[in-house]
Amino acid sequence: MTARSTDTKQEIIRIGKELIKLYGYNAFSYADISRELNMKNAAVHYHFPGKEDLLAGILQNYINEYELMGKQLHVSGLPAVQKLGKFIDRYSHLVEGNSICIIGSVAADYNTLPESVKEKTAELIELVMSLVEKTLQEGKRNGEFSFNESARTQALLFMTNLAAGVQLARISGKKDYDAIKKALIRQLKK
Amino acid sequence: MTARSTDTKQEIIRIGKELIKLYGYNAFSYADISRELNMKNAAVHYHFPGKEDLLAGILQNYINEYELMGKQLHVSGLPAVQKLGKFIDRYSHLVEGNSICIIGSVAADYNTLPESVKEKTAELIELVMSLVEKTLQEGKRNGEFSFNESARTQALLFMTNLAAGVQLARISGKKDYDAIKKALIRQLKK
DNA sequence: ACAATTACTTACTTATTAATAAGTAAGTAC
DNA sequence: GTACTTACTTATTAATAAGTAAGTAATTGT
Repeated sequence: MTARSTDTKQEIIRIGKELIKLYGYNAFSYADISRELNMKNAAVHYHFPGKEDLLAGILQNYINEYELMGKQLHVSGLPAVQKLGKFIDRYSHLVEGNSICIIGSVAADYNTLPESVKEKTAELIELVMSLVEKTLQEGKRNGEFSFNESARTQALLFMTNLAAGVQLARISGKKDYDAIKKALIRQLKK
Repeated sequence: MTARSTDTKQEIIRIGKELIKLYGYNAFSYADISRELNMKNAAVHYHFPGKEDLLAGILQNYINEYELMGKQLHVSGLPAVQKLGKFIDRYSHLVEGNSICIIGSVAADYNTLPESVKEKTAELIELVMSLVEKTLQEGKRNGEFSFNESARTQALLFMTNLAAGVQLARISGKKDYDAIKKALIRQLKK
């Protein structure tokens, strides 16, 4: 059965990403994944010996995704406001799926995680932050945006609004998230 | 052994609050609590039959705490900026203790929780938001603050910056949290 | 003084978890 | 065509989880 094999590892990561955003790292099991893929518990362990290996794979997948996104945005030639819109769209999509962002999910379980994945989480955050910071900087330079904080601080404010916004939406409904979203776009345009 | 009995329930809640902010609802056990209080697993079940009862108790404790805080702030006569500072101080204290706020913690595990506690979480959030909103409104009226959004939206932006800021601090260190904190205070003062 | 209640402990069950050892069928390398 | 690898399944383990039934010592009410 080599036929499906190439896909299986990616399929496990795909399901894992969904589960971690829906329920959190400590609340999903190998059984949840194997059930979804119609295979046995041990098959998941074959691809990812320990749960921390799976989490590392999931985090790496997000790193790859954001690196690709960064490159695509760079060659897109889009105005900065629309580049930033791509980040907002990602978070809005999470709200629709009753999910929270990977970073918020991992942050909540952070003190229960092994060191190896802690470092990978920091790497992912730094990547996302640098992309947003770069976009804000660009928008300020070409007159699309206006803000007084450093680009780094402005990026922090932007991302924390979004990340906690989706968490809030899960509990209080998406009205509050939509208010945050609108305010973010409005505030940046001078 | 009735002597310690009156305290035990509150002690369980006290430990539970610490554990949920450190590790999350799904990552602490009755054994963690009973060990800390030098008693048996079953003793915790005596006070809180199910884990959802314990979570409800913890959430109610926070509701009581914030209601008390609201009254104290009201009679304090403090300037709005200092009232708001009390909220910031709470979150800064979380950062020192390597913890995240109860709302962020519960939000991450939200899809694994029973309905009863979901409603209580919404109640807690609404309480905190209304207190912050009121303080912002007051500060705007007396000229301490200046903002263009509605007080409700401004409160949302403020609290999401704080809540996700402490989550970020856990992973990236408190430099980023401090930058957020400074920016928040600076932005409100016109 | 007796009964009931409180606050537990002892001892257990049931379920689920991550993980592993051993086996197998099919494909690949040479 | 034999050795080896890949991608699993079967079957099991040790640990831990929440939860419970039954018993007990101390306190309280009457």
